[in-house]
Amino acid sequence: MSRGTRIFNQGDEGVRAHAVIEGGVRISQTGSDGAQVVLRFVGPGGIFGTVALFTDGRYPADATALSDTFEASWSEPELLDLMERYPQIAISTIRVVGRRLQEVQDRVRELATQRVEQRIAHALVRLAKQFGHSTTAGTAIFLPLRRKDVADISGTTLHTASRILTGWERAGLLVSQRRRLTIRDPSELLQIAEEAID
Amino acid sequence: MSRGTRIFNQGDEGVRAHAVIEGGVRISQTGSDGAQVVLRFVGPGGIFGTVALFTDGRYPADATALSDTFEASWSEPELLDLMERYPQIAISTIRVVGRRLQEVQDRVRELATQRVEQRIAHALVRLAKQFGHSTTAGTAIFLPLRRKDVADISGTTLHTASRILTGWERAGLLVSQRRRLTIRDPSELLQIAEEAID
DNA sequence: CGTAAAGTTGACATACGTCAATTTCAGTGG
DNA sequence: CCACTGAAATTGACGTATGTCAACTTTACG
Repeated sequence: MSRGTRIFNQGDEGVRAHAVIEGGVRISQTGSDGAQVVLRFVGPGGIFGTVALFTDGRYPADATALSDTFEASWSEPELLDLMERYPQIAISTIRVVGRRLQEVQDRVRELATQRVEQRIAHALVRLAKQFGHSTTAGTAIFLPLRRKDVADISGTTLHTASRILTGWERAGLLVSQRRRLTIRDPSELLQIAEEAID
Repeated sequence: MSRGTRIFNQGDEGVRAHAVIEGGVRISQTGSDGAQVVLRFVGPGGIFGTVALFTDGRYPADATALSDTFEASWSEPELLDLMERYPQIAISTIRVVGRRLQEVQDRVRELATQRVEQRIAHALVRLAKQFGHSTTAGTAIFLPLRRKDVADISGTTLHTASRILTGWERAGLLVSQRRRLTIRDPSELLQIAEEAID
């Protein structure tokens, strides 16, 4: 599956549960007014599209391949059957979904109470934790992220995201090359993220 | 349980699953900086605190009684045992949590892309759907909501919320009495909520 | 009936979005 | 391998929605 391919679209039926084997996927949502937010990124080993199986049977978001990607998927009956026979699978799914719910709730609080700079910092720290691997230059996030992606995951415009990221690059906090971000020191970003508003 | 009582606090251990029998509960979250958001309100028949059982065993939010409230609760072993024996309970829990996840994701999109006025309108429409009952004056929301509650669920300040609600009251869109809101016509609010930004 | 909580309202400050013009980059085809 | 072309990114100027601060009024409840 090549870069930019839509794996599924918001509203599609025939929902399946997916897992990323290799590459990366962007899960985003588009409102009736066309405004877009990125809900999350999924890397190797991550699952997506699972929740829709248990709600209305339509995907609530779009999934797009960020780079060349391999993925596997299961149909609803396969998964339900598995859960009936092995309740632990269902229980661990609740765990996964529950954790995600808490993450999204944290984002709601951030969006409601923090400034853009802090939200971007938080987003990068989270991405570094999830997708980062250490290099001599710092923690590299191996997903290809456009400014627009960073903006959409932080709830801002690509202009503001661009200004802030360029500022950080000038200050030596990170390096941005060919859509790959390398964070010199995540704890510096964390400090920005936690800064009081006053 | 009388008005204002804390049912549990963010970070508390000894998590139990709760259900509201009578009254109303506000689920809110406080950030390290003291800023607050309301995640949702729970009315009779609603359950809360369930997700924490499956994640880290600590409540991720505060629960406060909005009015005099009766509630029931179950311990973790009781619920897990039930789910082991009746997988359908686990599966339907995924359904409930999944729906909530989608709602929170919608709010993320709203916070990221809409103006305060639209967000408040949406919040009221949702509350009317969930907690409203028809009266001659319109749809009455039977939960006691302070301006601060409306603000915290819409991601704004009580000042801005006050201005907007007072404006709507002047325009005859709603009546606000003793912390009870009555919406003359929800579709008018929906129209405000859907207004393009342009 | 008094006191504290809740709500209103005005003046002002600012973070951020919008608009628009350029520049840089990345991938394709010759 | 290089030129070409559309996508991505940068940057400045400017407007405004919304937060902040502060004073005041109204309401709720012991």
